[in-house]
Amino acid sequence: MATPENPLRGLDPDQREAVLHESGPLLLVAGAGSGKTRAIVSRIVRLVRDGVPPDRILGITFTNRAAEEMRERVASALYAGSSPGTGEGRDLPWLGTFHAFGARLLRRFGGRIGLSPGFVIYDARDQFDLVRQILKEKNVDEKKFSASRFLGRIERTKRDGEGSSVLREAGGWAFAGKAEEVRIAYDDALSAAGAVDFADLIRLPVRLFREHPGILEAVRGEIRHLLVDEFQDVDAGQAELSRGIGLGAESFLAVGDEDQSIYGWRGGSAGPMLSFERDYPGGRVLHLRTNYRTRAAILSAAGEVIRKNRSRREKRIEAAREGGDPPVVRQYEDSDDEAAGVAGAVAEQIRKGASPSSIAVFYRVNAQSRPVEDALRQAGIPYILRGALSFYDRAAVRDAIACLRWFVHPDDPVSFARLVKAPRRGVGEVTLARAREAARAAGTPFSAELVKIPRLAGLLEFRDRWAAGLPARKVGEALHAALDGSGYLAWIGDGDGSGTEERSGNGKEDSRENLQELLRIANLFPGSGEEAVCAFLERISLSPGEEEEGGEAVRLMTMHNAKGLEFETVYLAGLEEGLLPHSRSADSESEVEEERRLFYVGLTRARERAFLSFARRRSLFGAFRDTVLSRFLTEIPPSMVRWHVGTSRTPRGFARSGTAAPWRAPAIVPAAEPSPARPRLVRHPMFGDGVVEAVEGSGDDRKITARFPGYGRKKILVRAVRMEILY
DNA sequence: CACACCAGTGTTTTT
DNA sequence: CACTGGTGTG
Ligand SMILES: Nc1ncnc2c1ncn2[C@@H]1O[C@H](COP(=O)(O)OP(=O)(O)OP(=O)(O)O)[C@@H](O)[C@H]1O
Repeated sequence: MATPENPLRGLDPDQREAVLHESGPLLLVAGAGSGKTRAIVSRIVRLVRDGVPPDRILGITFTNRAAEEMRERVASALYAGSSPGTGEGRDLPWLGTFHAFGARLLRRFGGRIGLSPGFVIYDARDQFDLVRQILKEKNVDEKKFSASRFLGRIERTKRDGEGSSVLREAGGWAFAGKAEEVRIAYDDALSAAGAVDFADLIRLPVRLFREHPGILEAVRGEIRHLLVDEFQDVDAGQAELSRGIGLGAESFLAVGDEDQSIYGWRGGSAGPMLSFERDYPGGRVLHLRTNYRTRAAILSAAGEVIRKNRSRREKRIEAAREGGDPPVVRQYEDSDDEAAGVAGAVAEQIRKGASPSSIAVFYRVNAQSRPVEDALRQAGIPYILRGALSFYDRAAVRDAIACLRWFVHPDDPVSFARLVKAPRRGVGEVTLARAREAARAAGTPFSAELVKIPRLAGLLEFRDRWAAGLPARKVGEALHAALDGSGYLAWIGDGDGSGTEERSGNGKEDSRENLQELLRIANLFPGSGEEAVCAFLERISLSPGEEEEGGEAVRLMTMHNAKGLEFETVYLAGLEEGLLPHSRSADSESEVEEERRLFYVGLTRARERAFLSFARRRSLFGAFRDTVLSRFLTEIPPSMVRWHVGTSRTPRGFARSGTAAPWRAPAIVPAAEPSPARPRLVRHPMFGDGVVEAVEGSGDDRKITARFPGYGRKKILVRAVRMEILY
């Protein structure tokens, strides 16, 4: 193992070309599982081997986790054999997301646009709190226009520039006018607080490059080789950053697959891939044509579905791994039944020797994880959730972070607003609002106003002492001291079990545990002083909850989260109209196409087996509704899929027994298009063609809920209107 | 200003 | 159904 691996090993000729590519821009276009990411890793290794100093290389990934994985792969290829475990100080290229890279640029150069290097990064919750605060100050009725609606618009505007939102928003002038006002107040509040949001992490570096050519030159001087993964989902700003750096670099490799562009709702677009040769004069485009991951039987089914997208260039891809079992479709009674069925099938795979971590369950929305979690837990199968519902969203953890954040950054009113509420210290909304207003009016920092509030004297004094002692403190110590001095630890009960055991009980108990966990994480964080604390806070804002490795556990995640991963066996649950495609993404053809890509991404994560399922009834807001199976299921040619929809009821006893009780394979129904028991597509005399989302009642009382492009969702009493059933 | 309770409310997807 | 924010009272 002491001999470093040849970076060209395990690559096909096309990949090799990308890896050996000498100079200039190169776009690698290829379907799922064709080894694009491997090509990036190998290229980085090759560059370093050829003597390029690692810090001249910048690699952009879509998630922090992907960056971490890439870092490991590069490190092990480069330094395998040479004293393992000490990888820390190793020379490795900088790998991370556009946002993390943007943050890094802003820490260095932000001063040029008036940003202090210690800026805070607001996450979704902070943004939300801030917008609500502004709405309150401006007397905007949230019932009429919700904070999230404002926030959505603010983000779009910040991302795509002004004008873009106006066109897309159907809210009328009243909203448009207010929205602009709120947006400006929001941005003012951010800069007053010395804070940035996620959009800023892209937008401000773009501005830096545009307005300060010297900075762009400096960055170009450093980054000689740029590599960007998942290029099909970059937003306009990210494309501009790529271009700014890429054009000045010795080489630029972008890789992507248009069919996996699934973040359009966030501004992501495959546009920059399509216009690559125009944007990068002298740029070349290279294709990979072999899928090394997915069995032919699954890949061809996925391929047939994705072909239904009209706005798409056909590309050829061949499965290196022939044969295999076609995807299996299973029908269940309801979501619990489905979850139990999935758990049963998972148990069966494990019993046959599969490793739990080689199995994944994908769904469209996070809420779907719940029944699946319950069923897995009952069956005694270990699992971990990947993505959302993070540890860092827990109230106590947010409190603690807000506390630490305010301690290093006393001008941040959003953090302070949390801190001042826990524990209560006789200062409320009114006093705070007054202080914010005074600061704004006088143009003074927020903290200067806090000094004037008598009740805060103790807290402020403590903070000064804390700040004085900070340079010598490690992150964990600094956090602990802040929590202690702010009274938070005492308020929550410091968990020594001594004295005051609250009877309100488990809420505080949980909080204490979460706090312990946070302290543990903070203690592991390297470095000391303000810089380390800021780095810690930044890490938490940019990649919350990515430390859990998971070990031997089944992976549960949304299809969005599944991007870039691979598993032996995948389960796609909840394949129903309204869920996939999601009812809120079914208005336009382009939205439906993105949903179709999501399905494609999910299916192409599988190496060996894919199980697709839907429930006939699903509860929404507590009430059960009948469902209609996803159109994407019926788009798979019948010969390429196995419909097991007959007796797929889970033996009820299974879950309770907790062991791998007999799981009867459902009867195999000959491959055939299921005749829809209920209508899927209807034509209404007024609303036109609509996709049926649910059917209730029967006979004369039958009501159909359908979504009509341009009209939205309508519930129609069948007997009341002459409606044609198209399918 | 703090706390308790109740009603209304809402579900995409995430850096 | 589960949550959270608003409301009313001490
Ligand atoms: N030349 C090759 N020969 C054999 N296996 C390969 C080769 N290149 C890549 N692989 C394997 O194929 C699988 C897919 O590779 P990789 O993840 O790099 O593909 P990708 O194009 O990035 O996929 P996706 O776009 O679907 O995320 C991995 O298991 C990888 O190890």
